[in-house]
Amino acid sequence: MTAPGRLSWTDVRDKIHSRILNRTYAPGDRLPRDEDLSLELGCARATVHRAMQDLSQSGLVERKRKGGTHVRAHPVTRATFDIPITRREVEQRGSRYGYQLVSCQTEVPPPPVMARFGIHQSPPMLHVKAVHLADNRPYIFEDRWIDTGSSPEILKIDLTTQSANEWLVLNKPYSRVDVRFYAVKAAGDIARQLAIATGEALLIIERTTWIGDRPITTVQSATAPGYQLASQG
Amino acid sequence: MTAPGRLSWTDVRDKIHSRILNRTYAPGDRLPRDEDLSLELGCARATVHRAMQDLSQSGLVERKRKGGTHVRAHPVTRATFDIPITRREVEQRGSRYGYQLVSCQTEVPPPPVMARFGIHQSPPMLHVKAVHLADNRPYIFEDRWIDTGSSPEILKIDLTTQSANEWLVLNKPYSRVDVRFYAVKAAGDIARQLAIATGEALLIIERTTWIGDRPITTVQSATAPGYQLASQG
DNA sequence: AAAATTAATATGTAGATACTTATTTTTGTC
DNA sequence: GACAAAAATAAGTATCTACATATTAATTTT
Repeated sequence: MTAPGRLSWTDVRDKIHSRILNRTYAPGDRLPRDEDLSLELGCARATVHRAMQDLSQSGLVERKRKGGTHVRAHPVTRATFDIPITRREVEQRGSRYGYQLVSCQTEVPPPPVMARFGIHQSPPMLHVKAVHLADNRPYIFEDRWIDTGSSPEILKIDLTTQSANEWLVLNKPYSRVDVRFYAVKAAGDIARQLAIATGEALLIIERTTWIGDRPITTVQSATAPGYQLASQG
Repeated sequence: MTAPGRLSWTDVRDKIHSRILNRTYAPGDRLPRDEDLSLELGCARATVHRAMQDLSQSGLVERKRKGGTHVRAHPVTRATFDIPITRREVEQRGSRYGYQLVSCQTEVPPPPVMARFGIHQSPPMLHVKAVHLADNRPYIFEDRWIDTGSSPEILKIDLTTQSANEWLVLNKPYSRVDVRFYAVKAAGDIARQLAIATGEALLIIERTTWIGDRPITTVQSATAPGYQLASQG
């Protein structure tokens, strides 16, 4: 990895990490100052800093100016999830992708939808329902609201041929996103469009995006039965 | 943030980010070299590097040696989730935490459980079922397998008073974790222990941890109806 | 023409130095 | 003793320099 005898920041990170694992530094403990560690390990402070940055990012330690570095007293499991464009997700599974628009109309979003955006009133938004197919079988049913104020171009898109999911992801980068997961019993539109029995348990992926503090879109994606979402690396 | 006139790495990051937002750099595009950017913006290459590191981490760009930096052609929504100890989660909601052991026995894990660990055969493991309560109401039912090879100490713990969840998180740091989410219909143990009707849709959080490549524990946490998991920041 | 070697290149890393900033601790004053 | 000002501290940031490393591109060899 590096010149012999020289410690890389990953070496330092792993060293500190293993000290946390073996309780040399226990939960809640304060770690030595970066500089002392660099002296002890025989590397530059910048190297310790880089290592600490990584440990901090992964939730193992907490750092504060003057306060020093502490092992998290209440460890958390931190996991990262990548949610790709649905078309790509289907294709990467080796399936043929299909898409079908179910409905599309402009209406005032109901309070629960406004709540997702963190607003209490709203002009009408574009309400789009669509099904994504994998090998001709329903894969995800999405129920989406789009703020035509921040995305007026969407009104010119032919949503019968191009999915709002794809257009938005490619054309409307966001500055903030909220993702949440929960489970629901299939019913109504969801059961009908996914072609499954009422009462099936489904994983819902709910995503809301903003640009600055302006809403862009919020979507409830109902996944087909058996769908699993796995963390990255 | 920084001395006047001087660009901080967050400034640089935001600048590049906004250029991605406004399509100066479009999906798939190659960005200028770090050095050229540093020249253009009037800062050190290290500052651009730090900014790029962050953009890369958040999934906006991809960097490769010699290959340069590219805006991700297929954008993904990247979200981070923190899963705390259940007791702490309950207490932070302002509820009173309770815990009840349901069963605890040593047995050979069935193939699906071995599969979670990525192994094909296994000695007997400790199989623990328990309910976490919030204000005396079932909150999470966990069905857990613990490798007594890597955690022999667990056999001395009185699991009727202390939850395996808590003991493991505090005493058995892991080097790798796999987290996945899916939905199931409540049935059998899950319905009984959560005291809900069969057929309810529940979110399952499945977590498997290793130390090095040795299994530590795998757990299916069945959350009470209505449970939501939200992304961080 | 195909394969192997070599050169060029952009990011990655390590080290040193100097300064900044948030936060705590100490000190001094009322 | 309470409160405010000053000092001390530890991480954070910015810059420079030098070299490492992975990849692509160019060149030579077979």
